[in-house]
Amino acid sequence: MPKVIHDEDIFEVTINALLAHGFAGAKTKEIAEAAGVSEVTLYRKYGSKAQLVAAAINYQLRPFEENNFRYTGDLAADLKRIIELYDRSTGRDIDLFPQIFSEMVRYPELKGTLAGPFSLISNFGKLITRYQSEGKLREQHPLHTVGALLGPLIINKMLRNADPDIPIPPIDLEAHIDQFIDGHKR
Amino acid sequence: MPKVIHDEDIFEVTINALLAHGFAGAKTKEIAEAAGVSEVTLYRKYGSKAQLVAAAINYQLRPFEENNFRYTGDLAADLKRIIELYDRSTGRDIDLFPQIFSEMVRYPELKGTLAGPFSLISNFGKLITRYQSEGKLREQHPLHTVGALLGPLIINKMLRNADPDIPIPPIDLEAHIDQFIDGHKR
DNA sequence: TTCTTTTGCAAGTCAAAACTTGCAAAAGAA
DNA sequence: TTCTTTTGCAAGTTTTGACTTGCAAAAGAA
Repeated sequence: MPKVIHDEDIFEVTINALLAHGFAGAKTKEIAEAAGVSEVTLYRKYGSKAQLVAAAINYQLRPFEENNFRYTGDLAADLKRIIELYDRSTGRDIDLFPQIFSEMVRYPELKGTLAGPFSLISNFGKLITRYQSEGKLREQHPLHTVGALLGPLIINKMLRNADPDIPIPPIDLEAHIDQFIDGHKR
Repeated sequence: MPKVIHDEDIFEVTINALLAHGFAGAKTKEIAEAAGVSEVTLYRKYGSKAQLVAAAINYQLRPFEENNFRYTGDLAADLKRIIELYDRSTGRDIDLFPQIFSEMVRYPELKGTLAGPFSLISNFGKLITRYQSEGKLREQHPLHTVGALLGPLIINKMLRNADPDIPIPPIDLEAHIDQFIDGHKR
């Protein structure tokens, strides 16, 4: 009974497993079950767990096209677009980004997967640089600026996820951006 | 030949292994070798890998006494003391904190270990709250404020560690604190 | 010296989880 | 219908890594 299998469904499940259990903790058997697919099928389609995860991450990063980091001249709008995309794309209360940059980095099998995320960050940095040279943002290493913008959001999600019992409210994005711009103009 | 074994040496090695490979990736065999101790000894002394890690984390958090989060009335000085302690205590270019709050959280065996870190964060929050009520910091959820202070530092370390080839300079702590205070006064 | 404690070493056990293989069944294409 | 492709199922193999056990050797205490 060759079922029609949609890669996207499998990728969704894979990402969820990744967020919930990490790379080592995401079992192919559980992914298969959750996706309603046999484990064998996973291996036949993707070859290995690492390749499956790589494909799933690429899929998840799909919404982040270069276009999203374009310069429009409106700093607040550009930042808001990116941040909201970022926030929405993770949806769940955890983040792929810290996971990629701290956990995934350790697995040589996933080396190739990192190019995408790095290029995103780099594109973001370029946008920042442009606003800096325009005088709309204080001069500093662009990735420091990116960190200042994303860091608080990431930590917030991290803490919220770490102990759901401690009620830490989510960060208000609009307010955060306004405050960021205010604190980073020169 | 009962060698004299210092727990601290083993804990150091364990923390390093943890930072380098994560909990799942830190092999007891490798920890034993790196510490110059037999694997059997580890199990005899600490019972299990989880208990060893728990002990090592507690050891690593030792410098953070409640006293470090005391209120002196000098906001800049208090923040600086904490941040520098934080920065120095990790020493290496990675951070235990994000690791604890994102990876360790997943291992039920380590549940008990989380109380310490959470209480640190909480103490920090209380200090923030006090400065807020004094009017020296803008009112917002104290853990948001903590995130705004630590987030950029953590992201910086994370990126620097993720790809040592991309030269991202470390953040200047003094400047960061000044800028933080400036951006968070009301 | 003698007893106790602590360690190392060698050689395991055990379980989990990634990955494989052969066969049968179903859907779609020709 | 017939052939090809894709899937599931059952039952593997293989590796790895946590954890154990028995025995001998060394240090310190009494």
